[in-house]
Amino acid sequence: MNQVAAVTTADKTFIKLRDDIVEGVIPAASKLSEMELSTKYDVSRAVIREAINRLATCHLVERKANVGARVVALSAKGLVQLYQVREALEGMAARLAARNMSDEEIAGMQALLDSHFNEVKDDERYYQEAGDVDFHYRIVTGSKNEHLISVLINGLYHLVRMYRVQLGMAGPRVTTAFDEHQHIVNAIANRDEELAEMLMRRHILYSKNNIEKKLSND
Amino acid sequence: MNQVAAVTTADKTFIKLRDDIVEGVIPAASKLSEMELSTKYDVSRAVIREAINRLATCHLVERKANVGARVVALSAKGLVQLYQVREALEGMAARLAARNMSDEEIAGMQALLDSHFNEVKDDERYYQEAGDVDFHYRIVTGSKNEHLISVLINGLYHLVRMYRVQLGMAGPRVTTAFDEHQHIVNAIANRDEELAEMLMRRHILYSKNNIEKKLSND
DNA sequence: ACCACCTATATTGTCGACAATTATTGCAAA
DNA sequence: TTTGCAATAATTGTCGACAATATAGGTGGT
Repeated sequence: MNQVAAVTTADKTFIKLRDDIVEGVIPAASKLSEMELSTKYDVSRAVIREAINRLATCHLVERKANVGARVVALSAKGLVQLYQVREALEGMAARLAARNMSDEEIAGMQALLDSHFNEVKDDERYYQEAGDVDFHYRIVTGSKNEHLISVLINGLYHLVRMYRVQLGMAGPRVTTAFDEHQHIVNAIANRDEELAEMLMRRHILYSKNNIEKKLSND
Repeated sequence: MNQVAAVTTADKTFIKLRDDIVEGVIPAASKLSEMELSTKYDVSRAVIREAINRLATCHLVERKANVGARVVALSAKGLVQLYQVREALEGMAARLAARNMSDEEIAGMQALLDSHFNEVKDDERYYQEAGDVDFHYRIVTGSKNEHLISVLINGLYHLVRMYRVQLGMAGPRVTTAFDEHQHIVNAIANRDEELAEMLMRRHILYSKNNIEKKLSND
């Protein structure tokens, strides 16, 4: 997923740490010791500190002065708040995508959906993982709004993925979500900003409700 | 504006730098030399680096690996994109405020508006500066959503203020904005989420149009 | 037994020096 | 004169050591 090449060791360390946190290799709510990580990842404490600071801007860790940093704790409340922000930002992204995406970009997104349509039959799980991410990614970048792109792609999406991975999200919503995606693309193709935003907000709201239901069943 | 006490020197340096950037003491689009700032603010380069990193998370500076950091450039396009995000986030904040604010908090906000109403007559300028900030601040915190609070208060609002200060925003919209604020508070008091969000979005949209008009006149 | 205080330990914050990368200047060739 | 390359200067990235702060453990008093 198009990441700007990580040139500096702090970049690489940041990405390694981020992935390990998202995947749960570093447990949620655990304390991050700078010394310990420094030896474990074999870099100086300075780059660990910088990496931790960047993780904090992703809302993946929380840092307290003179105390240290902890990986965020996953909670139902946190999930709800996360999806509330997603609803607001991605709704606006869909609106702006309907305004700013080129016809070529829209065609490309439709092609993506078509190709996914086939894969859904073979392996439903696939769609939930990569397909959904791809779709939302294109909408957000299609908004052409730097703030939206930055906050969502470099920030919240990693936290979203962390919830998905660690709470084992992979539901029967696959085909339903596919239809919702198609309707959103249609609205964007028709340049219907109002509808695009509304459908995207409902899509995310449904998705949240689905996850909440799963949570209460465990 | 309730800021958590800055304990560490990196905190203080960050805040000094942030204010100097917002006020234009450090010009927009200018390059930030770590060495130079280190001598000028009389701290080590390490704390300057950390401060710059935090400024980057506020979207006040942009950093490139092995090249350095620059203060953001102010542009009409940037302003539009900023207000698009504000519209989305503060609209949601108003919705959640209508859901989550206590009756006492709402009463306090109404009292704030009342007190402002008197000051508006004496010094119209005051309201634009402090009053508007206070109002939006209360709505956002009233949403009780950590992500919204963090992104807006610690992030975008400083950029908003930077635009206001450096482009000399202080318009005849004062009393108009006051009425809009009152209507939003009414919607929140009535627990009308839908209306609260809609009014807040229109309020921000108007505000954006007003600023854009000012820009084109200069 | 419990609480307060003090000491010792461990962790984070800050600093200056060195390494790596980028920008600049000067020179030479077309 | 302009273009390309090379050496040099300047800036950022990384490191290990020291200082400041917070945590843990123990001691003494009530």
